Amino acid sequence: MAGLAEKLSDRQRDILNFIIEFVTEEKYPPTIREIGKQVQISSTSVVNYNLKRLEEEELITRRKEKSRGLALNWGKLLTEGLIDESQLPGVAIRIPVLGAIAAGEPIQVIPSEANNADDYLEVTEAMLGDARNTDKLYALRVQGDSMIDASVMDGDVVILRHQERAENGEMVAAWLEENEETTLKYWYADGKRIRLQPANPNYNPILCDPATVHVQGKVVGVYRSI
Amino acid sequence: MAGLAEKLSDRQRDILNFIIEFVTEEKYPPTIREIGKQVQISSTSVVNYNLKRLEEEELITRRKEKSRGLALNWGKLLTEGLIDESQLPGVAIRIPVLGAIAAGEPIQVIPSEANNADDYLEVTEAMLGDARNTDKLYALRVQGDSMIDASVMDGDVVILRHQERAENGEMVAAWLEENEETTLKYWYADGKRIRLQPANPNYNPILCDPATVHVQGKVVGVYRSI
DNA sequence: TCCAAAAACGAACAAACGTGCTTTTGGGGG
DNA sequence: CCCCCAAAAGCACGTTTGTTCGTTTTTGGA
Repeated sequence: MAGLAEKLSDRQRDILNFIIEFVTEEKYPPTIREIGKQVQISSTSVVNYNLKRLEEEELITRRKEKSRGLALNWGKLLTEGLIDESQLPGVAIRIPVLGAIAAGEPIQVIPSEANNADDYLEVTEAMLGDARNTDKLYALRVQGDSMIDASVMDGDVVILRHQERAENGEMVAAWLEENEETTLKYWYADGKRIRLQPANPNYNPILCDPATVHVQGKVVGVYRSI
Repeated sequence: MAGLAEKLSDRQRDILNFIIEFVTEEKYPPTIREIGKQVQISSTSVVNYNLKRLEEEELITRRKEKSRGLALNWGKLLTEGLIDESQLPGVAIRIPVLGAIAAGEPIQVIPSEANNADDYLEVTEAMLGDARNTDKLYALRVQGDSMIDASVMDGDVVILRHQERAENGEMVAAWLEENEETTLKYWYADGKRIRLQPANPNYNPILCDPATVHVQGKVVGVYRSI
Protein backbone atom coordinates (compact mmCIF):
# COMPACT_ATOMS: atom_id res chain seq x y z
CA MET A 1 0.00 0.00 0.00
CA ALA A 2 1.52 3.20 -1.20
CA GLY A 3 0.07 5.63 1.30
CA LEU A 4 -2.82 7.28 -0.39
CA ALA A 5 -2.26 10.65 1.22
CA GLU A 6 0.84 11.36 -0.87
CA LYS A 7 -0.90 10.27 -4.02
CA LEU A 8 -3.36 13.11 -3.81
CA SER A 9 -2.62 16.51 -5.27
CA ASP A 10 -2.94 19.64 -3.18
CA ARG A 11 -6.10 20.49 -5.01
CA GLN A 12 -7.64 17.12 -4.35
CA ARG A 13 -6.82 17.49 -0.69
CA ASP A 14 -8.35 20.95 -0.68
CA ILE A 15 -11.48 19.67 -2.36
CA LEU A 16 -11.74 16.81 0.10
CA ASN A 17 -11.33 19.06 3.09
CA PHE A 18 -13.93 21.45 1.77
CA ILE A 19 -16.43 18.67 1.21
CA ILE A 20 -15.83 17.42 4.74
CA GLU A 21 -16.28 20.89 6.14
CA PHE A 22 -19.34 21.58 4.03
CA VAL A 23 -21.08 18.35 4.91
CA THR A 24 -20.50 18.69 8.64
CA GLU A 25 -21.73 22.23 8.47
CA GLU A 26 -24.66 22.12 6.07
CA LYS A 27 -25.79 18.52 6.42
CA TYR A 28 -25.72 17.99 2.68
CA PRO A 29 -22.99 17.77 0.04
CA PRO A 30 -21.84 20.76 -2.02
CA THR A 31 -22.33 21.21 -5.73
CA ILE A 32 -19.47 21.22 -8.20
CA ARG A 33 -19.63 24.99 -8.46
CA GLU A 34 -19.74 25.49 -4.73
CA ILE A 35 -16.58 23.46 -4.49
CA GLY A 36 -14.95 25.36 -7.31
CA LYS A 37 -15.71 28.70 -5.77
CA GLN A 38 -14.12 27.75 -2.47
CA VAL A 39 -11.06 26.01 -3.89
CA GLN A 40 -10.46 28.78 -6.43
CA ILE A 41 -11.17 26.73 -9.51
CA SER A 42 -12.86 28.69 -12.24
CA SER A 43 -13.80 25.73 -14.37
CA THR A 44 -16.41 23.21 -13.35
CA SER A 45 -14.73 20.59 -15.46
CA VAL A 46 -11.59 20.76 -13.37
CA VAL A 47 -13.57 20.13 -10.24
CA ASN A 48 -15.30 17.31 -12.01
CA TYR A 49 -11.96 15.95 -13.15
CA ASN A 50 -10.58 15.85 -9.63
CA LEU A 51 -13.76 14.42 -8.21
CA LYS A 52 -13.38 11.61 -10.69
CA ARG A 53 -9.89 10.94 -9.33
CA LEU A 54 -11.17 10.96 -5.76
CA GLU A 55 -13.86 8.53 -6.80
CA GLU A 56 -11.26 6.22 -8.33
CA GLU A 57 -9.50 6.19 -4.99
CA GLU A 58 -12.84 5.33 -3.41
CA LEU A 59 -12.67 8.29 -1.09
CA ILE A 60 -16.02 9.52 -2.35
CA THR A 61 -19.03 8.10 -4.13
CA ARG A 62 -20.91 9.86 -6.89
CA ARG A 63 -24.37 9.49 -8.36
CA LYS A 64 -24.64 10.38 -11.98
CA GLU A 65 -26.70 13.39 -12.93
CA LYS A 66 -27.93 13.94 -9.41
CA SER A 67 -27.44 17.35 -7.90
CA ARG A 68 -25.21 17.18 -4.86
CA GLY A 69 -24.94 13.49 -5.60
CA LEU A 70 -21.73 12.82 -3.81
CA ALA A 71 -20.98 11.12 -0.53
CA LEU A 72 -17.86 10.77 1.57
CA ASN A 73 -16.36 7.43 2.43
CA TRP A 74 -15.62 8.20 6.07
CA GLY A 75 -14.16 4.80 6.79
CA LYS A 76 -11.47 5.06 4.15
CA LEU A 77 -10.77 8.69 4.97
CA LEU A 78 -10.02 7.60 8.50
CA THR A 79 -7.90 4.55 7.71
CA GLU A 80 -5.90 6.57 5.21
CA GLY A 81 -5.20 9.16 7.84
CA LEU A 82 -6.83 11.93 5.87
CA ILE A 83 -8.98 12.83 8.86
CA ASP A 84 -8.84 12.08 12.55
CA GLU A 85 -11.57 10.87 14.85
CA SER A 86 -12.50 14.39 15.90
CA GLN A 87 -13.62 15.15 12.38
CA LEU A 88 -15.91 12.14 12.17
CA PRO A 89 -19.57 12.98 12.34
CA GLY A 90 -20.47 12.70 15.97
CA VAL A 91 -22.30 9.61 16.97
CA ALA A 92 -25.10 9.84 19.44
CA ILE A 93 -25.24 7.64 22.50
CA ARG A 94 -28.60 6.81 23.98
CA ILE A 95 -28.59 6.78 27.73
CA PRO A 96 -31.65 5.30 29.42
CA VAL A 97 -33.31 7.60 31.92
CA LEU A 98 -34.12 5.05 34.57
CA GLY A 99 -36.07 7.25 36.90
CA ALA A 100 -35.82 10.10 39.28
CA ILE A 101 -33.44 11.02 42.02
CA ALA A 102 -34.99 12.82 44.95
CA ALA A 103 -33.84 13.76 48.38
CA GLY A 104 -35.97 11.49 50.48
CA GLU A 105 -35.80 8.38 48.37
CA PRO A 106 -33.12 5.89 47.44
CA ILE A 107 -32.50 5.14 43.81
CA GLN A 108 -34.57 2.09 43.31
CA VAL A 109 -33.73 1.08 39.80
CA ILE A 110 -31.06 -1.40 38.87
CA PRO A 111 -29.01 -0.20 35.92
CA SER A 112 -28.37 -3.70 34.61
CA GLU A 113 -32.08 -4.04 33.96
CA ALA A 114 -32.07 -0.99 31.80
CA ASN A 115 -33.59 -2.59 28.79
CA ASN A 116 -37.12 -1.41 28.49
CA ALA A 117 -36.77 2.20 29.43
CA ASP A 118 -39.19 4.47 27.66
CA ASP A 119 -37.18 7.60 28.19
CA TYR A 120 -33.76 8.28 26.78
CA LEU A 121 -31.22 11.04 26.86
CA GLU A 122 -29.20 11.35 23.69
CA VAL A 123 -25.70 12.67 24.10
CA THR A 124 -22.55 12.55 22.03
CA GLU A 125 -19.34 10.70 22.69
CA ALA A 126 -17.54 13.99 22.85
CA MET A 127 -19.61 15.05 25.85
CA LEU A 128 -18.39 12.13 27.88
CA GLY A 129 -14.74 12.59 28.61
CA ASP A 130 -14.41 8.84 28.60
CA ALA A 131 -16.51 7.01 26.04
CA ARG A 132 -15.83 3.54 27.41
CA ASN A 133 -18.38 1.38 29.17
CA THR A 134 -21.27 3.25 27.69
CA ASP A 135 -23.48 0.31 28.55
CA LYS A 136 -23.02 1.10 32.22
CA LEU A 137 -24.28 4.62 31.77
CA TYR A 138 -27.68 5.66 32.95
CA ALA A 139 -29.40 8.88 33.75
CA LEU A 140 -31.72 10.17 36.42
CA ARG A 141 -34.00 13.15 36.54
CA VAL A 142 -33.55 15.32 39.61
CA GLN A 143 -36.62 16.09 41.66
CA GLY A 144 -36.53 18.92 44.13
CA ASP A 145 -33.87 21.37 45.17
CA SER A 146 -32.14 19.18 47.70
CA MET A 147 -28.95 19.03 45.64
CA ILE A 148 -28.63 22.74 45.19
CA ASP A 149 -25.36 22.50 47.07
CA ALA A 150 -23.99 20.68 44.04
CA SER A 151 -25.54 23.29 41.76
CA VAL A 152 -27.96 20.69 40.55
CA MET A 153 -31.49 21.94 40.17
CA ASP A 154 -34.94 20.51 39.95
CA GLY A 155 -35.38 19.09 36.48
CA ASP A 156 -31.73 18.56 35.73
CA VAL A 157 -30.66 15.25 34.29
CA VAL A 158 -27.69 13.56 35.90
CA ILE A 159 -25.64 11.12 33.87
CA LEU A 160 -24.09 8.34 35.93
CA ARG A 161 -21.80 5.41 35.39
CA HIS A 162 -22.83 2.49 37.53
CA GLN A 163 -20.24 1.50 40.10
CA GLU A 164 -20.43 0.57 43.76
CA ARG A 165 -17.05 1.83 44.87
CA ALA A 166 -15.57 5.22 44.40
CA GLU A 167 -12.09 6.66 44.18
CA ASN A 168 -11.02 9.75 46.05
CA GLY A 169 -12.05 12.88 44.26
CA GLU A 170 -14.79 11.30 42.18
CA MET A 171 -18.23 12.80 42.28
CA VAL A 172 -20.75 10.18 43.22
CA ALA A 173 -24.41 9.73 43.80
CA ALA A 174 -24.71 8.18 47.23
CA TRP A 175 -27.49 6.99 49.49
CA LEU A 176 -26.97 8.06 53.08
CA GLU A 177 -28.62 5.70 55.55
CA GLU A 178 -28.39 8.13 58.42
CA ASN A 179 -30.02 11.01 56.63
CA GLU A 180 -32.20 8.80 54.47
CA GLU A 181 -31.42 10.73 51.32
CA THR A 182 -29.59 10.54 48.05
CA THR A 183 -26.94 13.15 47.49
CA LEU A 184 -24.37 14.23 44.94
CA LYS A 185 -20.97 14.88 46.49
CA TYR A 186 -17.27 14.50 45.97
CA TRP A 187 -16.00 11.35 47.63
CA TYR A 188 -12.96 11.35 49.94
CA ALA A 189 -11.95 8.47 52.18
CA ASP A 190 -10.19 10.23 55.04
CA GLY A 191 -8.93 7.42 57.24
CA LYS A 192 -11.85 5.54 58.71
CA ARG A 193 -14.46 8.05 57.72
CA ILE A 194 -15.90 9.12 54.44
CA ARG A 195 -15.90 12.81 53.73
CA LEU A 196 -18.55 13.93 51.29
CA GLN A 197 -17.64 17.33 49.94
CA PRO A 198 -20.24 19.53 48.22
CA ALA A 199 -19.24 21.09 44.95
CA ASN A 200 -20.25 24.48 46.27
CA PRO A 201 -17.56 25.57 48.74
CA ASN A 202 -20.11 27.57 50.71
CA TYR A 203 -21.55 24.34 52.05
CA ASN A 204 -19.95 22.12 54.64
CA PRO A 205 -18.78 18.56 54.07
CA ILE A 206 -20.51 15.59 55.63
CA LEU A 207 -18.53 13.01 57.55
CA CYS A 208 -20.01 9.56 57.85
CA ASP A 209 -19.42 5.91 58.50
CA PRO A 210 -18.43 3.93 55.37
CA ALA A 211 -20.99 1.26 56.27
CA THR A 212 -23.83 3.72 55.95
CA VAL A 213 -22.87 5.19 52.59
CA HIS A 214 -23.96 3.39 49.44
CA VAL A 215 -22.47 4.53 46.19
CA GLN A 216 -24.99 4.41 43.38
CA GLY A 217 -22.67 5.49 40.64
CA LYS A 218 -20.15 8.00 39.50
CA VAL A 219 -21.46 11.27 38.19
CA VAL A 220 -20.31 11.77 34.63
CA GLY A 221 -22.25 14.82 33.63
CA VAL A 222 -25.22 17.05 34.30
CA TYR A 223 -27.48 18.51 31.67
CA ARG A 224 -30.04 21.21 32.11
CA SER A 225 -32.50 22.01 29.36
CA ILE A 226 -34.05 25.44 29.71
CA MET B 1 -51.60 23.91 21.74
CA ALA B 2 -53.65 21.90 19.33
CA GLY B 3 -51.45 18.87 18.85
CA LEU B 4 -49.58 19.39 15.67
CA ALA B 5 -49.89 15.82 14.53
CA GLU B 6 -53.62 16.18 13.82
CA LYS B 7 -53.07 19.43 12.02
CA LEU B 8 -51.12 17.77 9.25
CA SER B 9 -52.80 16.26 6.25
CA ASP B 10 -52.14 12.71 5.18
CA ARG B 11 -50.03 13.98 2.34
CA GLN B 12 -47.95 16.15 4.59
CA ARG B 13 -47.36 13.19 6.85
CA ASP B 14 -46.40 11.07 3.87
CA ILE B 15 -44.00 13.72 2.64
CA LEU B 16 -42.47 14.06 6.07
CA ASN B 17 -42.02 10.33 6.45
CA PHE B 18 -40.43 10.08 3.04
CA ILE B 19 -37.99 12.87 3.78
CA ILE B 20 -37.05 11.18 7.04
CA GLU B 21 -36.58 7.88 5.26
CA PHE B 22 -34.64 9.44 2.41
CA VAL B 23 -32.29 11.44 4.61
CA THR B 24 -31.60 8.45 6.82
CA GLU B 25 -30.88 6.35 3.77
CA GLU B 26 -29.07 8.67 1.38
CA LYS B 27 -27.46 11.12 3.78
CA TYR B 28 -28.84 14.07 1.89
CA PRO B 29 -32.29 15.57 1.42
CA PRO B 30 -34.52 14.71 -1.57
CA THR B 31 -35.53 17.10 -4.32
CA ILE B 32 -39.09 18.23 -4.85
CA ARG B 33 -39.49 15.86 -7.76
CA GLU B 34 -38.06 12.92 -5.86
CA ILE B 35 -40.62 13.56 -3.16
CA GLY B 36 -43.43 13.89 -5.66
CA LYS B 37 -42.56 10.64 -7.35
CA GLN B 38 -42.65 8.71 -4.11
CA VAL B 39 -45.77 10.32 -2.65
CA GLN B 40 -47.65 10.05 -5.95
CA ILE B 41 -47.88 13.74 -6.64
CA SER B 42 -47.58 14.59 -10.28
CA SER B 43 -47.16 18.30 -9.79
CA THR B 44 -44.04 19.83 -8.32
CA SER B 45 -46.00 22.81 -7.14
CA VAL B 46 -48.17 20.66 -4.89
CA VAL B 47 -45.11 19.26 -3.23
CA ASN B 48 -43.79 22.77 -2.92
CA TYR B 49 -47.10 23.89 -1.47
CA ASN B 50 -47.05 21.25 1.23
CA LEU B 51 -43.41 21.84 1.97
CA LYS B 52 -44.31 25.44 2.59
CA ARG B 53 -46.91 24.31 5.12
CA LEU B 54 -44.42 22.07 6.84
CA GLU B 55 -42.02 24.98 6.97
CA GLU B 56 -44.69 27.15 8.57
CA GLU B 57 -45.06 24.52 11.26
CA GLU B 58 -41.30 24.67 11.67
CA LEU B 59 -40.94 20.99 11.06
CA ILE B 60 -38.50 21.63 8.25
CA THR B 61 -36.21 24.41 7.11
CA ARG B 62 -35.70 25.44 3.49
CA ARG B 63 -33.00 27.31 1.62
CA LYS B 64 -34.24 29.32 -1.28
CA GLU B 65 -33.18 28.27 -4.74
CA LYS B 66 -30.78 25.66 -3.49
CA SER B 67 -31.22 22.17 -4.79
CA ARG B 68 -32.02 19.76 -1.98
CA GLY B 69 -32.05 22.80 0.25
CA LEU B 70 -34.24 21.43 2.97
CA ALA B 71 -33.48 20.20 6.44
CA LEU B 72 -35.51 18.40 9.06
CA ASN B 73 -36.13 19.85 12.49
CA TRP B 74 -35.53 16.62 14.41
CA GLY B 75 -36.07 18.19 17.79
CA LYS B 76 -39.58 19.38 16.99
CA LEU B 77 -40.43 16.17 15.19
CA LEU B 78 -39.60 14.37 18.39
CA THR B 79 -41.42 16.65 20.79
CA GLU B 80 -44.49 16.58 18.55
CA GLY B 81 -44.48 12.82 18.60
CA LEU B 82 -44.14 12.56 14.84
CA ILE B 83 -41.15 10.28 15.27
CA ASP B 84 -39.76 8.29 18.14
CA GLU B 85 -36.23 8.16 19.42
CA SER B 86 -35.37 5.12 17.36
CA GLN B 87 -35.80 7.15 14.18
CA LEU B 88 -33.41 9.86 15.23
CA PRO B 89 -30.22 9.94 13.25
CA GLY B 90 -27.21 9.27 15.39
CA VAL B 91 -25.81 12.53 14.15
CA ALA B 92 -24.57 15.30 16.34
CA ILE B 93 -24.75 18.99 15.71
CA ARG B 94 -21.68 21.05 16.42
CA ILE B 95 -22.03 24.19 18.43
CA PRO B 96 -19.05 26.53 18.29
CA VAL B 97 -17.65 27.45 21.69
CA LEU B 98 -16.93 31.10 21.04
CA GLY B 99 -15.19 31.91 24.27
CA ALA B 100 -15.73 32.37 27.92
CA ILE B 101 -18.31 34.11 30.00
CA ALA B 102 -17.05 35.64 33.19
CA ALA B 103 -18.46 38.00 35.77
CA GLY B 104 -16.37 41.06 35.11
CA GLU B 105 -16.25 40.93 31.35
CA PRO B 106 -18.78 41.38 28.58
CA ILE B 107 -19.13 38.72 25.95
CA GLN B 108 -16.97 40.07 23.22
CA VAL B 109 -17.56 37.62 20.43
CA ILE B 110 -20.13 38.07 17.72
CA PRO B 111 -21.95 34.84 16.96
CA SER B 112 -22.38 35.66 13.31
CA GLU B 113 -18.65 35.57 12.94
CA ALA B 114 -18.55 32.10 14.33
CA ASN B 115 -16.74 30.56 11.44
CA ASN B 116 -13.28 29.76 12.55
CA ALA B 117 -13.88 28.45 16.00
CA ASP B 118 -11.48 25.74 17.00
CA ASP B 119 -13.55 24.47 19.86
CA TYR B 120 -16.89 22.79 19.48
CA LEU B 121 -19.50 21.28 21.72
CA GLU B 122 -21.27 18.36 20.14
CA VAL B 123 -24.84 17.79 21.19
CA THR B 124 -27.79 15.95 19.77
CA GLU B 125 -30.89 17.55 18.37
CA ALA B 126 -32.94 15.70 20.93
CA MET B 127 -31.22 17.72 23.65
CA LEU B 128 -32.51 20.95 22.20
CA GLY B 129 -36.26 20.91 22.54
CA ASP B 130 -36.42 23.14 19.53
CA ALA B 131 -33.80 22.59 16.91
CA ARG B 132 -34.54 25.58 14.75
CA ASN B 133 -31.90 28.08 13.85
CA THR B 134 -29.08 25.82 14.85
CA ASP B 135 -26.80 28.24 13.07
CA LYS B 136 -27.59 30.84 15.68
CA LEU B 137 -26.48 28.58 18.48
CA TYR B 138 -23.22 29.12 20.25
CA ALA B 139 -21.70 28.11 23.52
CA LEU B 140 -19.61 29.76 26.19
CA ARG B 141 -17.47 28.36 28.92
CA VAL B 142 -18.23 29.75 32.35
CA GLN B 143 -15.33 31.17 34.30
CA GLY B 144 -15.68 31.74 38.00
CA ASP B 145 -18.50 31.18 40.44
CA SER B 146 -20.33 34.42 39.84
CA MET B 147 -23.33 32.67 38.39
CA ILE B 148 -23.79 30.27 41.23
CA ASP B 149 -27.17 31.87 41.85
CA ALA B 150 -28.27 30.25 38.60
CA SER B 151 -26.69 26.97 39.67
CA VAL B 152 -24.07 27.46 37.00
CA MET B 153 -20.56 26.59 38.09
CA ASP B 154 -17.06 27.30 37.01
CA GLY B 155 -16.32 25.14 34.00
CA ASP B 156 -19.90 24.65 32.90
CA VAL B 157 -20.74 25.19 29.26
CA VAL B 158 -23.75 27.34 28.49
CA ILE B 159 -25.55 26.87 25.19
CA LEU B 160 -27.11 30.03 23.84
CA ARG B 161 -29.21 31.13 20.93
CA HIS B 162 -28.21 34.51 19.69
CA GLN B 163 -30.92 37.13 20.05
CA GLU B 164 -30.93 40.70 21.24
CA ARG B 165 -34.42 40.88 22.64
CA ALA B 166 -36.03 38.60 25.16
CA GLU B 167 -39.57 37.55 26.01
CA ASN B 168 -40.86 37.43 29.54
CA GLY B 169 -39.84 34.27 31.30
CA GLU B 170 -36.92 33.47 29.05
CA MET B 171 -33.56 32.84 30.61
CA VAL B 172 -31.00 35.11 29.07
CA ALA B 173 -27.37 35.97 29.25
CA ALA B 174 -27.23 39.70 29.80
CA TRP B 175 -24.57 42.33 30.19
CA LEU B 176 -25.34 44.78 32.97
CA GLU B 177 -23.76 48.15 32.40
CA GLU B 178 -24.26 49.30 35.97
CA ASN B 179 -22.62 46.28 37.55
CA GLU B 180 -20.26 45.72 34.66
CA GLU B 181 -20.91 42.03 34.58
CA THR B 182 -22.53 39.30 32.55
CA THR B 183 -25.23 37.33 34.27
CA LEU B 184 -27.67 34.52 33.64
CA LYS B 185 -31.17 35.36 34.79
CA TYR B 186 -34.82 35.00 33.95
CA TRP B 187 -36.08 38.03 32.08
CA TYR B 188 -39.23 39.88 33.09
CA ALA B 189 -40.25 43.29 31.81
CA ASP B 190 -42.29 44.72 34.68
CA GLY B 191 -43.57 48.00 33.40
CA LYS B 192 -40.70 50.39 32.81
CA ARG B 193 -38.11 48.28 34.56
CA ILE B 194 -36.50 45.00 33.83
CA ARG B 195 -36.59 42.41 36.56
CA LEU B 196 -33.86 39.83 36.39
CA GLN B 197 -34.82 36.83 38.47
CA PRO B 198 -32.22 34.29 39.55
CA ALA B 199 -33.04 30.65 39.05
CA ASN B 200 -32.26 29.97 42.69
CA PRO B 201 -35.13 31.39 44.75
CA ASN B 202 -32.80 32.05 47.66
CA TYR B 203 -31.34 34.96 45.76
CA ASN B 204 -33.02 38.29 45.16
CA PRO B 205 -33.99 39.68 41.79
CA ILE B 206 -32.25 42.65 40.22
CA LEU B 207 -34.23 45.60 38.94
CA CYS B 208 -32.66 47.76 36.32
CA ASP B 209 -33.15 50.25 33.56
CA PRO B 210 -33.81 48.64 30.14
CA ALA B 211 -31.25 50.92 28.56
CA THR B 212 -28.47 49.41 30.64
CA VAL B 213 -29.27 45.76 30.02
CA HIS B 214 -27.90 44.11 26.90
CA VAL B 215 -29.23 40.69 26.02
CA GLN B 216 -26.53 38.48 24.59
CA GLY B 217 -28.70 35.49 23.87
CA LYS B 218 -31.27 33.10 25.19
CA VAL B 219 -30.01 30.27 27.34
CA VAL B 220 -30.94 26.97 25.76
CA GLY B 221 -29.05 24.56 27.95
CA VAL B 222 -26.26 24.05 30.41
CA TYR B 223 -23.87 21.14 30.42
CA ARG B 224 -21.44 20.17 33.12
CA SER B 225 -18.84 17.52 32.49
CA ILE B 226 -17.44 16.06 35.68
C1' DT C 1 15.11 20.05 -25.83
C1' DC C 2 11.26 17.32 -27.12
C1' DC C 3 7.25 14.57 -26.33
C1' DA C 4 3.39 12.43 -24.23
C1' DA C 5 0.48 12.12 -20.40
C1' DA C 6 -1.73 14.57 -16.83
C1' DA C 7 -3.96 18.51 -15.36
C1' DA C 8 -6.36 22.70 -16.07
C1' DC C 9 -9.22 25.71 -18.68
C1' DG C 10 -13.32 27.91 -20.94
C1' DA C 11 -17.44 27.48 -23.11
C1' DA C 12 -21.49 25.34 -24.41
C1' DC C 13 -25.02 22.05 -23.69
C1' DA C 14 -28.53 19.30 -21.41
C1' DA C 15 -30.54 17.58 -17.50
C1' DA C 16 -32.08 18.55 -12.95
C1' DC C 17 -34.42 21.53 -10.10
C1' DG C 18 -37.00 25.38 -7.67
C1' DT C 19 -40.49 28.83 -8.51
C1' DG C 20 -44.50 31.22 -10.22
C1' DC C 21 -48.69 31.34 -12.80
C1' DT C 22 -53.21 29.84 -14.01
C1' DT C 23 -56.84 26.60 -13.66
C1' DT C 24 -59.46 22.98 -11.48
C1' DT C 25 -61.28 20.42 -7.62
C1' DG C 26 -63.69 19.76 -3.37
C1' DG C 27 -65.87 20.75 0.63
C1' DG C 28 -68.27 24.17 4.26
C1' DG C 29 -70.89 28.07 5.39
C1' DG C 30 -74.05 31.73 4.28
C1' DC D 1 -77.51 27.30 -4.67
C1' DC D 2 -73.61 30.12 -4.80
C1' DC D 3 -69.42 31.80 -2.89
C1' DC D 4 -65.10 31.24 -0.82
C1' DC D 5 -60.85 29.19 -0.06
C1' DA D 6 -57.63 25.65 0.89
C1' DA D 7 -55.76 22.07 -1.74
C1' DA D 8 -54.40 20.08 -5.94
C1' DA D 9 -53.05 20.06 -10.71
C1' DG D 10 -50.61 21.18 -14.98
C1' DC D 11 -47.45 23.89 -17.27
C1' DA D 12 -43.88 26.95 -18.36
C1' DC D 13 -40.00 29.74 -17.16
C1' DG D 14 -35.51 30.64 -15.29
C1' DT D 15 -31.90 29.11 -12.44
C1' DT D 16 -28.98 25.71 -10.79
C1' DT D 17 -26.17 22.03 -11.71
C1' DG D 18 -23.76 18.00 -13.94
C1' DT D 19 -21.66 16.70 -18.26
C1' DT D 20 -19.06 16.99 -22.46
C1' DC D 21 -15.72 18.64 -25.67
C1' DG D 22 -12.02 21.12 -27.77
C1' DT D 23 -8.09 23.44 -26.42
C1' DT D 24 -4.22 25.04 -23.71
C1' DT D 25 -0.94 24.70 -19.96
C1' DT D 26 1.82 22.10 -16.93
C1' DT D 27 4.56 18.24 -15.66
C1' DG D 28 8.05 14.76 -15.82
C1' DG D 29 10.97 11.63 -18.13
C1' DA D 30 13.67 10.28 -22.30
